[in-house]
Amino acid sequence: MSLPHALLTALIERPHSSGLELARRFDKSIGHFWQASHQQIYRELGRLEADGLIASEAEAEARGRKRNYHVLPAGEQALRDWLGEADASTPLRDTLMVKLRADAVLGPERSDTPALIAAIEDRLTQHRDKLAQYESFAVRDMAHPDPDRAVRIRQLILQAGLRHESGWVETLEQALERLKVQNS
Amino acid sequence: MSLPHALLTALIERPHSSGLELARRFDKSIGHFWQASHQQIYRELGRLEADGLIASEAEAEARGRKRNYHVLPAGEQALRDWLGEADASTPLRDTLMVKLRADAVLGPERSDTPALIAAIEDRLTQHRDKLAQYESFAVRDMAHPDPDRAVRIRQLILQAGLRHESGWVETLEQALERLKVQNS
DNA sequence: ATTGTTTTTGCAACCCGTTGCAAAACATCG
DNA sequence: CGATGTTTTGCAACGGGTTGCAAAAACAAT
Repeated sequence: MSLPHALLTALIERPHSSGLELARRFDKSIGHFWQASHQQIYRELGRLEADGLIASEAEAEARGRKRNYHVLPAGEQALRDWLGEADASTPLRDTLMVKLRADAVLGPERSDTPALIAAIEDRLTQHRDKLAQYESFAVRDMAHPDPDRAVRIRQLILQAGLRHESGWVETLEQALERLKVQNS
Repeated sequence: MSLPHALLTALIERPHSSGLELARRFDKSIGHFWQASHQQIYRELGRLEADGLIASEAEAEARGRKRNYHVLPAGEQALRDWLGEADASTPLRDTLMVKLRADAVLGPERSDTPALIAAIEDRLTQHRDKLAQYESFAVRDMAHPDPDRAVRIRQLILQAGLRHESGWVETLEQALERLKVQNS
């Protein structure tokens, strides 16, 4: 349940953003570790406003029905309170692990291993792409001469992403290796 | 959407299991990478039976209204078909990353960093515990003399879990390190 | 015998994420 | 001007995951 807090964060970072602007920025920054569709974002902005955590004004001289939002003091307070709440660790939850287990249980004869290998290779390229993307971010971000606190935190988040993706690449490469040995 | 397939897998591995038995086994094996509550499991067993992928018989001489399920040929086929389907990579999705970003955006004065540090330390112990648990599994599992295909796959899954948890431990330790340096 | 406890199953409601679609306001171009 | 497209907002419906609660059936206790 972090979408509201992610939105508050994005709105403090750049006040007077509209729903669509937030959706676009989600895709490029926060979205790397917390995804949200524009429908979700509109719904949540409505709730945050109803709860008195943000406020908005309609912008004239704009297309559609553009509304610009900003965070109220109560919203900032809510965000600060939330920082201290403990949350349960995200458990590993991945369909590929289920597939591997299914393959093991079905056994080499009854399972369709070539198809599984194709599925794994597909996932592998996805993670390699993401990894390459993060690495290109890293070239920009890590070369900071005298990073302040905010920059150091961004670097930290990026490294978490790098570790995550390279971990998957490693796991999947190992899986392919082992599945292709077809004895017993 | 892997719960039905996880259940098929568990039922092929050990046929004539009841809903509760499956729920208990989920907690101990498949649950490490695909969690499900007993309510979910009962609901899904009902659907699988309605779809003709599994069948069940009521067991007399048992408490409650125990039913034992087994997989039908159509169920095994559905599982095999599913193995080849490509699935999208699980994107990183974690509240702590959101919190770190929120802290960075609020800045060292406005944010409540000590509370955040406490939250991170809490998470850190969770991941350390999980890691220790996996390591104890590894002692049993990796010491296999001549592992067959099924065992090799189990080892693979376990290593993925180990990588996942130790990755988080590393990330969180680094986060604490950086957050405790309070310049600028 | 009745009262409670345990096992097993399951319903109902809610929240979040997803998908499909549409309305409002403006822009553009023939 | 009218038709068509674009931007921005948003609704409706569905499905999975979560929580709370309860019914059915056997067993235990006093």
